[in-house]
Amino acid sequence: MHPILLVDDDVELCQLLSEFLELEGFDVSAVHDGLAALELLNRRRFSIVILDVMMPRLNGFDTLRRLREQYNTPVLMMSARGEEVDRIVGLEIGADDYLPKPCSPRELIARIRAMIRRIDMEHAGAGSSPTSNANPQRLQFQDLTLDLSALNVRCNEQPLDLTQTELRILQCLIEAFPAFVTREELMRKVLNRSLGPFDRSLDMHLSNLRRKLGPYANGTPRLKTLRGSGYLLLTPGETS
Amino acid sequence: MHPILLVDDDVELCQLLSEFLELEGFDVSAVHDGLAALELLNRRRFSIVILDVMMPRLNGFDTLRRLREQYNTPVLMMSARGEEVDRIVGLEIGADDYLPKPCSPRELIARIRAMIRRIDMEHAGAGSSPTSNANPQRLQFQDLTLDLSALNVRCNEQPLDLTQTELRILQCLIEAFPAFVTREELMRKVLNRSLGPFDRSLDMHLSNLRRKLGPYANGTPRLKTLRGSGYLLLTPGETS
DNA sequence: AGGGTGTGTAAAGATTCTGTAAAGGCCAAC
DNA sequence: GTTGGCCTTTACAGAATCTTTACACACCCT
Repeated sequence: MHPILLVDDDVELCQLLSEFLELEGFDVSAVHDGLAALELLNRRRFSIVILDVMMPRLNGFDTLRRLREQYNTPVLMMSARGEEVDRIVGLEIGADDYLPKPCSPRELIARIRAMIRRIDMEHAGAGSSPTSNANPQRLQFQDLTLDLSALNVRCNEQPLDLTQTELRILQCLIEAFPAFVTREELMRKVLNRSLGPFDRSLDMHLSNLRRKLGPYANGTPRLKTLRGSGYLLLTPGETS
Repeated sequence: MHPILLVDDDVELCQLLSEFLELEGFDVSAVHDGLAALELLNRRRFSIVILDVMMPRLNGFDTLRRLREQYNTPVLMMSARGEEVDRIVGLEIGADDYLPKPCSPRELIARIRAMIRRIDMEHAGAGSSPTSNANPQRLQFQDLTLDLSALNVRCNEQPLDLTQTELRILQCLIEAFPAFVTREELMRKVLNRSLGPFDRSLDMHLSNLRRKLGPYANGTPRLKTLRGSGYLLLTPGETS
């Protein structure tokens, strides 16, 4: 379930909130000052951080600033000082939401859920893991199965002998489907550099990939080139 | 800059907010009821939607529900009815934030910025796909469906083989509807240059686009030229 | 009606982008 | 050192797209 980091110096309140959040199915860790929060973030990933403003050692704003230098975990700030300026400052320096302190637990839950839903949306299907990109070991697309841990690909159980580069290109295309992928993007993600003016390397890899994959059983080509834009996988039904 | 859709039946308030948001560098479109909002979303992409709850024709909650069936655009709800239950319901059915109505414009801006920042983060960061299946970039106009993430256009499910230039022209026209678009504007947005004295390139692209689209089923032409002014999409009912 | 201007479009030309073969280079394994 | 696999570069060809040219027509004004 979603791990939540609760940061508030009020131990009693933490206790209360933790219980409540756990009832709602979250996995709550609580710490009571900013430094402890940063330290814990170093070691674990959280789906969301709930951050009080007034705390000893390192206050909420400074904690948030340091946190944002390194992570983009969603942060919900909470404070008894619910003044407008505080809210604005909090939001400006990187909070995703800001609630005045005596707040309804139900509303808190609703806002947490909304934030998590947003993250999941953006990761579209990448599963419900904390912000980081959790790669599945297996990818499938039509009759292709690619096993990322073993670096091999099969097409209808027939093993295909792809190089690592070709495999990664294929992976990018599959992950993007049904959207297209830019050449520039492929260069960055696969070859790890930018596309120079006379660099035909990518074309070669694509050419080789196409040859090794071959067309679908019904003759449809596997991938379509969008001249000037990029490449796109096709499904066997498409007219090409 | 970021396009924002403002949905509120209070025309005066819309006016005020629009000006304010535009000062902050946003590109604001305002409509005054839910159905109009859904209709406009069909034709244009927005970075964020600001949605009032109490509206004629279709209230904010229902609008949000219908919106969420199709899009995952961030939504900030706003309501004079700032009761806790309302906030919770709004957040539950898909709002990303919820503000009570007499709200500080500065806070509104801060929250909008926070939401946009979140989206940008997710897009730039570990996200494995640029605008993938999570967010089907679809525009619709009559029987035309144009899918920006796969760069294809369908007319009654029939795929049309358009050039990117042609597609972008079409996109401009759809987004502008029911207003017309200047030649100069098309040149800038599509061909990325200014219209020279002997440049007939745009005419050719328009000609090709017209030919590929063909007329409506009932014979009405798809687009009308306003001599000396520009071009305009037609609906099948219009006399042309 | 007639000239001027703006627009539609066919055809030809120019340009840019892409596919692929072949050759060269790099590196790790043997 | 040699071999083999893989990545990159070179070179060329072909294709898709964009632009220009040319001419016809429609519209507006006088």
